[in-house]
Amino acid sequence: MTRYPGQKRFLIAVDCIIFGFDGEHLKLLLIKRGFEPEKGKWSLMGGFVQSEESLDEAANRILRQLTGLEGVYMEQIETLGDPERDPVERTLSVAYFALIDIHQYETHISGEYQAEWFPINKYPKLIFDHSNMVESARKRLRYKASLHPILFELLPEKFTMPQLQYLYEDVYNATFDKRNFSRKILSTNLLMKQKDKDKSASKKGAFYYKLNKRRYNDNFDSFLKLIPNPDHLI
Amino acid sequence: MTRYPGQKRFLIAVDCIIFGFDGEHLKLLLIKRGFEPEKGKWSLMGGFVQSEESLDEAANRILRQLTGLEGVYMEQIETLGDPERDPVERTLSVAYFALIDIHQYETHISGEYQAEWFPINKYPKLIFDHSNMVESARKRLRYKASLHPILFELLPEKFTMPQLQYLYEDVYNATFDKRNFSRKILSTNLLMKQKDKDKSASKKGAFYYKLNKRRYNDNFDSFLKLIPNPDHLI
DNA sequence: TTAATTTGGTGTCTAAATAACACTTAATTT
DNA sequence: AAATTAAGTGTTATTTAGACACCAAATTAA
Repeated sequence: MTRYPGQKRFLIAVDCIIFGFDGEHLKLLLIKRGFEPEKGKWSLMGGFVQSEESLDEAANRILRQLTGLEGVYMEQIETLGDPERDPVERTLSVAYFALIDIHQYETHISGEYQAEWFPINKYPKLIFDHSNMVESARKRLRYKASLHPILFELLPEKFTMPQLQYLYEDVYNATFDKRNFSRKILSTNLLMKQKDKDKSASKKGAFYYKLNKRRYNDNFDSFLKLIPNPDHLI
Repeated sequence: MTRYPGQKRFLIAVDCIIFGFDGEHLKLLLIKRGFEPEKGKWSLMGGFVQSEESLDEAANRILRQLTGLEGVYMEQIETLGDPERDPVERTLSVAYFALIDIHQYETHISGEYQAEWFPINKYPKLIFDHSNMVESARKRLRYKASLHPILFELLPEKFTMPQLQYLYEDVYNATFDKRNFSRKILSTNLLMKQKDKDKSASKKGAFYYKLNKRRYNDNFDSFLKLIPNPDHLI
């Protein structure tokens, strides 16, 4: 194999910003780093890219290691490559975000990484530049969710309108009028109202909805303008 | 220096998608690759990341090598890392796009790279996955320009309303009503009408406008909704 | 010098989307 | 039976978008 002479080669990591939603709040899954440096500190789940895998494959592998989940919605965000970002050796890191159904995760908890969910507005100090990655991921999530129905990836098969609204409110750190909100969501025709109710959160109970998967897939890219005036988007 | 043992290290390239606008059409700056493999084929301008430079620094260096320009608007798009993307040796490439004022470039032409401008809708076959990068860059440009006044980065200090409209039309591959277009652009208050006209493109001549730089910087992130219904955005 | 040609520039009206706003209903608890 | 709690629903005003056509300025041709 010919090579390009005289060029430096670098370690490549993939780090995953894993989002979940517990029915009330947007959460972030963090682990305690298992090796030096910064062993025992809070960190994103990550790992090194292997010789024969693509970046997407690495991201999926790393997510699977922690959560056991496959087929999860993931998206590459950015690559950070400051020469000083890892004190041990220069390492570039490709950040991915993942949107998982937190309930599916809970059946797969692996103690190995001492993982914990943190509220997105109150997570601990992270190693290296991982906090920057989290903030980039939040920004990207807002961007994307204002135009595409991406947040349904965080929900279980059946969910209620109040839950959906809590989710949007937490993502945008804003409050919405529930009449306007449900009208807008329903106007997308992506939801199918169920006959049964979730009675765990209130006396009256809230009707369940299911996502119409076909319409969801067909319309994913069609610019739904779910958030009308997102001043939030920076 | 401690090291992470047993991990593979990779070559990292930065490739630049360089956009320009000649007053009529959106253009792409390509070079003829100067070394094997694929020597002499059309390619994006790129280079390897050096030991002590960040990715942004590498991107700026590479752009400067070709154009002589500094302080140009650049944005990281994505990192491609398929194991087979470079046949010689596994190389990851971080793609950046750059928006330059084509007129400033023209004073800096360096024959070394045999660079040429191509219309964005008619550029030659490119090496490796460079065509994918170009298409990602176009998509990102549309996304960004529908929400932020980013396209002014492509224009000279003085420009006319028809030129600006040609630019938007070429980016979105669409046509707009000129009455609605100028009303919308002017409503942003980003432009200052000049007293003189550009008479090169018509008998009547079109008034020049200048960008109000202060307002531009202040409002860059404030979601201007410049393109109301961008079905185009995928 | 007059007429024709070309491109620039402007205003109104209709339709659609957004935003503000308050009461009733269902079910449980007291 | 009354009180409590959260869910669910409709109307109106305002704003924004979209469709649409004529006049003006300057050069070129007759």
